[in-house]
Formats: sequence, C-alpha cells, structure tokens
Amino acid sequence: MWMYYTTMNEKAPSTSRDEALRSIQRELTAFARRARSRATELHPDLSLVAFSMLDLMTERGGCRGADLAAYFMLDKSTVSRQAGALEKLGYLVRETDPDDHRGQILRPSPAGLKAMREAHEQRRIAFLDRLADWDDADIAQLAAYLERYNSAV
Amino acid sequence: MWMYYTTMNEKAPSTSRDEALRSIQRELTAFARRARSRATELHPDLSLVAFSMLDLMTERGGCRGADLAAYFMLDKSTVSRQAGALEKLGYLVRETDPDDHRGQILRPSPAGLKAMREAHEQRRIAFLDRLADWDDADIAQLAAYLERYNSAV
DNA sequence: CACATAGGTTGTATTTACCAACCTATCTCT
DNA sequence: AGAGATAGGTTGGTAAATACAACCTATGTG
Repeated sequence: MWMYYTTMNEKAPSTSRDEALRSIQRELTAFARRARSRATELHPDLSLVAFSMLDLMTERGGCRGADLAAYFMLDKSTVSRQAGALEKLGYLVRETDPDDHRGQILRPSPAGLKAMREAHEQRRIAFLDRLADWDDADIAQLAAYLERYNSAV
Repeated sequence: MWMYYTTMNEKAPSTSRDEALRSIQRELTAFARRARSRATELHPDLSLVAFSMLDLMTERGGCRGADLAAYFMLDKSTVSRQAGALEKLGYLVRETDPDDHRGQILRPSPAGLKAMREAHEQRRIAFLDRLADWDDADIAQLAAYLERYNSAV
C-alpha cells in the first residue's frame, strides 16, 4: 500500500519508526505517571520531588535552592516550600553560603540521608521484582538506551 | 579488591546487572522529573494526563474509563473528571458499551484527534531532536523494552 | 552611591488527584 | 427468580503540589 504526498507541508507517512517513537512517548509517560503514584510507597515522608531533591543535594555535596529549581525545572517558591517541609522533618540543614550571603547551602541531615537510603532501597526492590525475568543482556541494553536518551539533553 | 559476604541478608555484591538496574532507576526517574514541566508545551487545552488518555483511547480504538485508570494508575474519579473536561472541550465522545451497559466506550472526537495530533507533533519534534541519530532498529528495540517493562504490572 | 539583579520567602489561586459515598447495571449463588 | 456482591462511573469534600507575583535582603556594577 502506498500514497502520494503532494506538498512539502504534509506529514511524513507513518513508518515503523514513527510507530516506535509514539510507543516510546506513551510508555515513558505511563512510567512517569506510575512513578508518581508509587512515590508514596518509597518512604512515608518523602514525595518523589523531595526524594529527588535530597538525592541531588547528596550527589553534589550540598547545593543551593536555585540549583535545585534549575535542575528539576521547578519554581523557586516550590523548592523553598519543599525545603521547608524537609527541614521541619529534620531531613535537611541549611547554612548560609559563605561565598554569597544571599544564598543558602542545603544538605541532608543524617536523618535525611537515612530516609533517602531507605527510599532508594525500596525502589531497588520494586525494580528487581519487575525486571526479575529479564536477561542480563536486555537489562544492560535498556540501561544503555536510557542513558543515551537522557544524555541528549 | 574483594570482600566477604557473611550472611544471607547482606546486599549482593555489585554485579553488572545491579549496575544496570541502578542506571535504569536513575534514568527513568530523571525522565519522570522533567516530564511534568514539559507537559504545558504540548497543547494549550491538553494536560499531560488528558493527552495520554486520548492517546490510549486512540491506540485501542476506544476504551473504558476503567481501562484508563488501570493503565495510568489513576483513581477512577480522576479519569471521570478528566473525561468530563475533554467532553466539554468537544474532544471526546462517549457511548454506552453495548456488551456491558455499566460501562462506556470513550473515543476521541474528530476535534480531539486533531488536538491530540497537534500535541503529538509537538512532542514528536522534541523526541526527534533527541533521537535523531538513532537507528530505526534501536528505536524499535527501546520501544519494545519499555512496553515489556510497563506490561509487567 | 544609586540602581539592577539573584536567592529566597510568603500570599494567592489553580490544578490535580485521592478517598468516600453513592447510583446503576451486571454477575453469582442458591 | 431473588438476594447479595461486584464493577463502572459520578459527585462532594479535601489535601497537596505548583506557578505567579510581590516583596525582602544581599550582592554586584555603573
């Protein structure tokens, strides 16, 4: 089966590549949805965003709210409130940035680190379960694809 | 360098499989973090969830609200309200399921299809950019992996 | 020294989604 | 056939997340 395409403006025909692209979009979206709904199970106190914030702070050895906002594409007010909640939980400590007294350096407290590690472990368990019947090679390949995909930011 | 593992409860040593699992976690989460912020750009009328709902309806040639709720792990009330909004926009039509009069079959209207295609095109542009240098085979493989991953509910 | 700017906080409104209660149609078991 | 039990869907109430705007303070720059 084939068709004519008469102008430059018409969409390309639906190829298998397009089908696959569409599928990738849909599946990634479904994943995002589910990740959000499962986030509660990670740790009773940590939303997905709060968890990710702690994660980035840890990875960078402390960072400013503005960094978090930029990284996660969140408004600074949102970060401020999330940070406030984490502080109230005793999960993070702030110190004035010695180099620039406008800013603060945010770090996980020991309790915050502990909670974050627990959430990590929970998540690892869930993933293991889901990928239990996958070959090592397939898992490695999927990981490689995702890294490649995300690195193209 | 090597270590002893003395009890069944200790974590397994870091194998390549574990490395890959950790990577998949991180990369999928990185995607989930940012998906939300990109959602607004898709279409003035369509939230990410609304768009995804239309997409799945289309893919399946019409489906019930319960299917959508299950697929996206959303509460049925959420689906009901999103469907109501889409209907008010003239983007979807409902018909009573002839096989089971409790349910409804939801389908995009022509306008809904149009809006969805526009949103899809927006997203496709972004994806194309990212996946421009991928082989068709790799894209198809990634799609297959994601489908497999998501179907393991 | 005056003004523009960056990091953060707070007020306000919107969106999103969950839970619970409820309705109707269907199914199952006797 | 009749009596629950159950599934799909709607509506009311509510909580959380987030964006936007206004504002404060510290910093940088002419």
